[in-house]
Amino acid sequence: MTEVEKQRNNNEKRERILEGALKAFAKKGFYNTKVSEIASEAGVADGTIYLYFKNKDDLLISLFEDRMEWVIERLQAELSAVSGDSLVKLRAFVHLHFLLAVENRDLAEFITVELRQSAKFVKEYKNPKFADYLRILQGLIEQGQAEGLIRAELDSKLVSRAIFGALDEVLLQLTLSRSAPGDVVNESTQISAILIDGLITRD
Amino acid sequence: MTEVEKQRNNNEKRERILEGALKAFAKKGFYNTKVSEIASEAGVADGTIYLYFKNKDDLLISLFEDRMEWVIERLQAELSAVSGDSLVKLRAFVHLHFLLAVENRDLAEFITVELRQSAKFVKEYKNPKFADYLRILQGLIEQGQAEGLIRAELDSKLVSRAIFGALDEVLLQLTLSRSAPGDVVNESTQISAILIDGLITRD
Amino acid sequence: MTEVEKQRNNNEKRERILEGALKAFAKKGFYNTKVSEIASEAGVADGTIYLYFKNKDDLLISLFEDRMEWVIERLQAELSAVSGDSLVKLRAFVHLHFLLAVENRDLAEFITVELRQSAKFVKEYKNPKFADYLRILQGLIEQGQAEGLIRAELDSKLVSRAIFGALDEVLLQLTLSRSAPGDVVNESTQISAILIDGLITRD
Amino acid sequence: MTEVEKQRNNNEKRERILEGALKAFAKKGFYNTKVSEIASEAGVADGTIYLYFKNKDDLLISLFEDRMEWVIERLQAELSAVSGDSLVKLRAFVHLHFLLAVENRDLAEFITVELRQSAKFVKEYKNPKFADYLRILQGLIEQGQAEGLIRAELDSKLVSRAIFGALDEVLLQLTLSRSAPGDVVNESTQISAILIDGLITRD
DNA sequence: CATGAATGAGCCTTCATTCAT
DNA sequence: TATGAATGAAGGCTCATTCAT
Repeated sequence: MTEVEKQRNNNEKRERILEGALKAFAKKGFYNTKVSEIASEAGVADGTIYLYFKNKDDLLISLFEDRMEWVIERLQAELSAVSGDSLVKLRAFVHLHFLLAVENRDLAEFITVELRQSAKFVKEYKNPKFADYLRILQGLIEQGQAEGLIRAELDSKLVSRAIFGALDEVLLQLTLSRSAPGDVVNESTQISAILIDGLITRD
Repeated sequence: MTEVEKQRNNNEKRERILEGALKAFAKKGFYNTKVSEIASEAGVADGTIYLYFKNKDDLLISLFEDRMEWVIERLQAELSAVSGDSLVKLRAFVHLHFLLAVENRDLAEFITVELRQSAKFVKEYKNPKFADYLRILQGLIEQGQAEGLIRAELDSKLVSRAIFGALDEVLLQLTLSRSAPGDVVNESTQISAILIDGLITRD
Repeated sequence: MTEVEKQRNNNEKRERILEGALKAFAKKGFYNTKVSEIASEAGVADGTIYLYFKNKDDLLISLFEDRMEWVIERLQAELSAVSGDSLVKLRAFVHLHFLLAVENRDLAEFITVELRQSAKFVKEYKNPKFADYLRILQGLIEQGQAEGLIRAELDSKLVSRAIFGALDEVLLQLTLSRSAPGDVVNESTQISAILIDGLITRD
Repeated sequence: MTEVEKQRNNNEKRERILEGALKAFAKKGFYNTKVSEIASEAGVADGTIYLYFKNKDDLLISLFEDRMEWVIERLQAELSAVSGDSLVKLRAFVHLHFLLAVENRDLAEFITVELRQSAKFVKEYKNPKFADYLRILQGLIEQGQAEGLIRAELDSKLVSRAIFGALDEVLLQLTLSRSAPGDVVNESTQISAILIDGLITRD
């Protein structure tokens, strides 16, 4: 096996472990998942996990890092393909958020449920990748304000938090009820409508 | 000791345990909190907890039930004192949500972080009290739609979820950063503004 | 159960664990002994051990402390009953050393084999009780020097070490071969003969 | 590579592993030393160790065998160069014991601490090389008895044990305190003085 | 022969829960 | 009811050993 092949093999094993962890965490939650279950899911021995991750906490953190990075890359790639003003992009963002979640059910379940715990209780972990995600959203808001399309008096940080919260909670419900992914377009449209135009009736 | 005094004594002890659990869960999370820590916080023996609660899961559920019930009562009392149309009430709801959280910091930390886990992993628990809370919000939306103030085409259930999500996420950030409670008015106002009027600039 | 009885009960349990550990360590050595084996030997549950000792290391250290203390007490009691000059006392010391070992076979096996390891590798443990033991011996030497019976030019600390080493090694052989305890008098006498006649001042 | 070179290469690798093990065992003890640490110290892969030794126990035993053999060779070489009666040789033996230890600090630390454990717990290992070492000492005693210089009534086996114990314990203290090797002459002289003057026949 | 990634048996320790008092 | 000492199942992690390359 050449060095290149070895590296690929290693990455494949690491990825298998991450995928096994994702599946297990999504189904039973971090604290209810045994390391041995992850190993079994990944098709490796228990000890092998510790060749790639320092401990169970590190596995959780690495999973966040890795998957959020992937999400952000996809999001930015798709967003950059969207032409239009910031409102158009915001609608696209909302849509993509749901779309990615529906396409990656385990990931969505994992993040909606575990993100908060880990942010608070996994020691010294500040979840920088999640911050990056929020920053993209915040960037869109600020772009809208610069374009004069979004009200300048709003705190862009607060707004991005609120939007993420709305999306996240709706998604949580979606994953909990394990409803068909068909409604996503409807839900995405409605959320965008509320956010952009508000709840009130216009004449 | 009369029967009445006994009952009160029991309720007091039960309440002490719940309060201890709340404090501990808020600080360290459900899974990182030991039953013995709760007992110590409550000033009772470890075994005593099992006279009032079936097990640790039951304690978590009971805490949700009890505190959500209290929240709902306060919310309904305050809301019923608000005169005005549904939009006024919605603004009041948002404001009260934040206010209650700021006044009950531990409770807010507990709910924002533990609600999702418990909903998903504590077996067979559907969190009916939280459903009640959402239903109040949903009721306000539907009232607004009936009054013609809120767009009829919106799914009231979806909307209430989204609103709760927005509030919850902002609150989470607030409690995580342990910022001063002074900004709550500002935050509440901004969130209401977005929800009701939307993000876009009006002329 | 009264407080006094409780205390006694606790001490009994602690003692049972120490005795179980002693037996197990003597037979298989510290590193080859499982905590569960100690528990089983002591007739308690595994977890019970951790109510009385911080961890396995602490159990080892506590065992040293406790048993050495007992040995020192017995030694001092017996020595104080010996009337005669320092050479008589030294002979008594040697004799007692062997006698105690023969009467407490497990203890002897434990100390001869584990003392060195623990002194070196159990972190930050300086084995003060063993130092006390050596100091008694050193005291006898110095008394002999003061009385003019033992050569003044000898380093009392070095001498006490050497004597202890001689006794300890002979004892080790004794316990390893599990020979009958009958020879102890002979061995003790020979060792004393070698030591004493080498120590005395010449005219 | 010729057969001879191969053999030398193998022996060199085997020796490197032994040396690595010695260093590691001296510093952390047998049970606290990982095979991987030995491999790293020796500059070989973990698996390589198992090409030269059956397992970790075998490595320990082989280390004893190898180093004791070397010690015995040196000792005998030096002793055979000593001319004089058995008492002169005994003094030389004591001196050499300390000298070798000071010149091979790791070896001294290793033997003083690990010899007893291994003798007792490494299954079915009787440490023949150590027995050889003792036999040299015993031979000197018996020679002295034959020459009429050492009291005939003493058990030469017991005496050799006692002498070894005295030397070993003093050495242990020396290595534990990591004192300067300068005192060795003094210590050696004192120990010899005690031992010899106690052993000789009186006129 | 040499490598070192992979294995998985094994063990210390924790902690929710029980129960004799 | 209340206690808290005792329990023992369970799980994270280590590390000696193996084996495909």
